[in-house]
Amino acid sequence: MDQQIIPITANNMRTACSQCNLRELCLAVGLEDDDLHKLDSLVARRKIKRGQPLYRAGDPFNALYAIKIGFFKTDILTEEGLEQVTGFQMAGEILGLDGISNDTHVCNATALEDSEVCVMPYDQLEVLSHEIRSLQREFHKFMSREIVRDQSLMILLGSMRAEERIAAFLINLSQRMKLRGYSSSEFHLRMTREEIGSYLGLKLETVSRAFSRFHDEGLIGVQQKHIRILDGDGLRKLLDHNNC
Amino acid sequence: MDQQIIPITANNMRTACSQCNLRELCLAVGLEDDDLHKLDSLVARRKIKRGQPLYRAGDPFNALYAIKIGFFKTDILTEEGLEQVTGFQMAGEILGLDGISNDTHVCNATALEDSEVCVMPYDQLEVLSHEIRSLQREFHKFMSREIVRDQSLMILLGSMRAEERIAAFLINLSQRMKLRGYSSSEFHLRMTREEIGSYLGLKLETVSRAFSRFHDEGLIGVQQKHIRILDGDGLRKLLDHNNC
DNA sequence: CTGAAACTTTGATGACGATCAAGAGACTTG
DNA sequence: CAAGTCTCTTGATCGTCATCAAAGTTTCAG
Repeated sequence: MDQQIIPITANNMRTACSQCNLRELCLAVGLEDDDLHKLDSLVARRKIKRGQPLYRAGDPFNALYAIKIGFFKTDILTEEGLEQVTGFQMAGEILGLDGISNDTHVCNATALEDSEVCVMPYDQLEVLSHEIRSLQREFHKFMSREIVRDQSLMILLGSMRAEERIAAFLINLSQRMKLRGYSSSEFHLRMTREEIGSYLGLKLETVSRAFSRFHDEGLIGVQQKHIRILDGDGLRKLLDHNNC
Repeated sequence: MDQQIIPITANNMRTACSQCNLRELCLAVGLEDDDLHKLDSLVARRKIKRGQPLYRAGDPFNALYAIKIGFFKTDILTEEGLEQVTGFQMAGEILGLDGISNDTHVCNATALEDSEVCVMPYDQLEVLSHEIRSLQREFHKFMSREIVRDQSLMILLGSMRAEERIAAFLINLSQRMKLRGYSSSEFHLRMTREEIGSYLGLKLETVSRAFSRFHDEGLIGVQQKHIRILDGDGLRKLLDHNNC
């Protein structure tokens, strides 16, 4: 575990916030150069192999994590032993916000591909955001955004039907890929059908069937985990139209 | 609108944070006397009549609200015109956190009974939380707690069946009443069956049927909106047991 | 290269909750 | 207090998605 942690030194400055190509997505948004360097000084890097946990439910909380490279899922094990996925996170997104409330992580965060995160010790982050007003601002916005995100998911789970949920899921993924400079029309799913289903409150068979259906209708191309969006508007129509 | 706003003066100091019986539930948790007075100085009060909005989706965001007296719901109108309730809030809870992300409220907050809130202008709160470390801490914890709360709701919506959801809802309400010094076994629902259903991802008929069923089984007493919890353990068993 | 394990697809059946419908209480509001 | 509206309850039917099952595909270890 120790050797996974790479402090940022003159040698790997490239990977520091001030040089990071994700800084416009991450907590570093809008920071001045001076302040960026201060943020650099508290960030360490850590690699996580596919399938490995970044943290687990019950672990003491002491840092937030910004995803530098890779893809994660967060999930919770219910008392009955069922896994429920609460989110999928990609580069630039922040993991661990749920831990602040109780100084303990409430969910598991697991890498779905070989990944790398920026470790931001929370006590230091608090000190720094106390010092840098715009960091404090941005931090609050990140937490608020997480709340808003969770609420959209609540709406999805509370009022959409299976195919609507899956269309919404694909559109959301596609948008986030685009925001990161990847193709929005063609990408690899990093998660299984079962994980998608768990996230959307559906069974894996239902996810599979919806994919097949969308495929037959020419909306998407599916080859295992490789997805092509062939008719984005068609997918979007599924959301508006069905409930009228 | 103006006459609803009551600045805190020497005359109504009773209602200031430093004198508030809810301060252990609210943002004021753990503040020293000095700091409490600083918080007092930025708080104004506002009364909201039953059925009236505290704010609406789309309104510019400029303050957070701590509920002093009363009961609220938050909801979102989906594009198709469907209302989805995202939460019910009672005394000591904070409203408006979703607005920070975009300087705009994303949901409506509506009083379900005649209510009174403490208005905390956000820019001033940011300044003050910059000054008072423990206020910053507490503020972050409140946001994180909101995230955790939303995640439990996601689990409820994603993996529980109708009767489990409703049992969980009643237990949750009961606990929150208790925390505020009210009876945990007997209370009035301030919301309609339809609002409960919307919150839980169910139709009003399903809520009604579940109440009747719980009633028949001796778990609860129901007379319209008046609820008595007769067998809390029985209700809790519904949660664990059904999924084994 | 081979076998096992994990993941995916597809079909058949069934259960849960939605929907439709009607009637009975409850609260406004004049 | 009466008329009207909202809210709740209960019954009957239907549709969506879960469940059960089996076969196909991909991945990975040895």
